[in-house]
Order: sequence, then structure tokens, then C-alpha cells
Amino acid sequence: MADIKAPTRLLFLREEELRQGIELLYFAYRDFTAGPDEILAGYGFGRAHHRVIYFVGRHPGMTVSDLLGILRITKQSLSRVLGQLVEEGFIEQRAGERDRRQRLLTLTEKGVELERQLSQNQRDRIARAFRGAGADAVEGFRRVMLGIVNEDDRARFDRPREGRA
Amino acid sequence: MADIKAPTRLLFLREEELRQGIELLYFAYRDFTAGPDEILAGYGFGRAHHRVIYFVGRHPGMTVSDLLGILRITKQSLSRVLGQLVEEGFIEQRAGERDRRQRLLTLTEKGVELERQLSQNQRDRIARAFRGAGADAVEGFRRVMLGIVNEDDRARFDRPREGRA
DNA sequence: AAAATGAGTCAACATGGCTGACATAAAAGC
DNA sequence: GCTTTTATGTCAGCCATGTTGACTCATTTT
Repeated sequence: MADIKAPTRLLFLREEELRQGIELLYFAYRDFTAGPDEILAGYGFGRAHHRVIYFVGRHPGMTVSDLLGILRITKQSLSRVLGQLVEEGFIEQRAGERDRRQRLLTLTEKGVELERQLSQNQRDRIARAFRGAGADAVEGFRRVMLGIVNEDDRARFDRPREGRA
Repeated sequence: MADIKAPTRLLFLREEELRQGIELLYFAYRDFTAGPDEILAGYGFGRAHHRVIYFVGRHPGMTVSDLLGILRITKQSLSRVLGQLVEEGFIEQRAGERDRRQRLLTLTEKGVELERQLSQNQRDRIARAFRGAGADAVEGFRRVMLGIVNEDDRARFDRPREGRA
């Protein structure tokens, strides 16, 4: 079908390898988010709520601007979902001690429970993939994925400890 | 900060490992799509157009329902972006030979060029990550990502050949 | 001839991005 | 102390892209 392909067999394989990488990212992400999306729909929430719940759960006491930095969206977009989550009692805000302009975000018990419910599906999926692939493969996965992430966010994955915000 | 964590050190690491997996997927996908998004904006297109261009480029002559099956969206959603791409001369439709109800999709020259422009960024990023991580890591990446993808889509990645549609 | 299929269309709606303008309280700088 | 900057929130409106439901049309299958 008039496939536009590279001249040599070797180069073809290389190109094919990269295409596979692209598609693995697309399909893995698509399937990875499908589970939580269903649960969220039951609460009238969307994927954006999940991201907020997730990162606040991960970094209790983080500020609004920490969150904006991670999500890379505008504060107007964030405020919509964050506002709902606060209003419906999944997230609590309290003023910062050193800087009282800040709103420190934490999950309520209700929020923790929702986070657990949402992430369980994803953790199961990852755990299954990790177990099936073996420890060396997991290390390879980690290395490749880190290489794909923008340099300025790699510190977030620094070995054992958790990077602030 | 009242971190909710697991009882033992071993279990903590395990939990942390899974969390890292989740976040690697999130950040890698976010950064992976940021480049093309900028280019697309210049054409008045969005990520949905990219996906259509990509898969039609990948599988020339595919049908509309093939595409719907891959993207897992409704035909109404697809028709919007596909219609634009056809109208603006990036994609051509022709009737199927065996079944004249089908619309077989192929990229025009203009479409091929846009596809190349869009994917170049992603290919570069993947290539850089693959080179930096090494061949074994790439194999591990492949194994883990395949484990994350839903079983019914894994055949798409069968070793060397390209699975129809 | 009737039923099923592939594709397209109209209408209405929701989510979650965006820009721009503006308000308020607190902190930092001079 | 006054001014400026910063952290946050808010109003209003726009756009892209997903959804459901109802329907048409041509063609293929039964």
C-alpha cells in the first residue's frame, strides 16, 4: 500500500523500534487511565480530579503553586477542580505557618480513601507488569522512562528519598 | 506531615516503587506530548488530529472502524477531526474495493509531511532515551510497557511484523 | 426482500484546558 | 511606613474533544 519506509533493512528495524516506543507510550497510558476514569465518573469527577488527589496524597502539605508546577496547568483550571474537591470534603486547606498566604493542601480521610480506591487499580496494573517482566526489566523501564521525562523533572525520581513538592 | 505509610521498610520500598511507576507514566506522557502539541496549535489542530494522522500514516488504507477501534472514541468525535483533516487535504478517502461502503484512509503528501514533522520530536526524544539507557534497558522497557497494555492490544506489538490495523 | 453493517450527520451536553482582567491578603524591600 | 511583589482566588468567555441519542444512506449479507 505504498508504505513509505526506509531504504535498508537495518534502518527499517530502527525506525520500527522507535515507532513501537511511541505506541507503547500511547497504549499504556490509554489503558492505564481507563480504570480510574470509570470510578471517577461515579463521583462526577474527571481525570483532573484524580491528578490533584494523587499529588496531594503524595505530598501532604504541598502548596497550590507546588501543585501548579507539577500539573503545568493554569490556576484557573486548577481552581475549578480543587474548589470542588475542597467543597465536597476530599481536601483540606490550611494557612501556612511561615507564610500565611499559602494554602497547604492535605487529603481528608474521605480523600485518602478515594485516593486509595483510584490508585489501587493502577498499582495492581503496574505490580502485575513489574512481576511479569522481572527486576532487571523494571530497572530498564525506569531508565528509559527517566530519559523520556524532561530533565528538570528527573530530580523528582532521585533514588530513594522523595523530592520536596 | 502525618504521611500515611506502610508498616515495614521493605513494604515501604515496594509501595514507593509502584508509585514511581505511576509517576513515570504520568510525567513521561506529559512531556512526550508537549512538543507536538505546540506544532499542532499552529495549524489549529489538537492532539486528536495527531493521533489520527499518526495511525493513518502507520496503517495506510485502514478503514474508519479500524481507527475507531484503536482510538476507542465514538465515531462522532472522530468524524469531527477526520472531517477537518480530509477537508484540509491531509488525508484522502477512497471506497474499499471488496466492500464499497468502507472508506480507506491514506495520508496525502501534505499529510505525510505533517506526520513526519509531528513525530520527529517524539522519535528524537525516544531515541535519546533509548541510546542513553542501553539495549538491555530498552528490552526491559518494552517488557514492562507491554505488561501494562491491555492483553487484547498486545498482539499489535508482536515481534517484527506489523499487525493489520 | 429483509436485515445487518459501514459510514456520516445533527443536536445537545460535559470536562478541562486556555486567556485576560481584576481583587485581596500577606510578605519583602526600600 | 510605604511600596512592590507574591500567593491565591475569582469572574467571564473561548476552544478542543470527549459523550449520548436519533437518524440517514448505501451497500452487503442473509
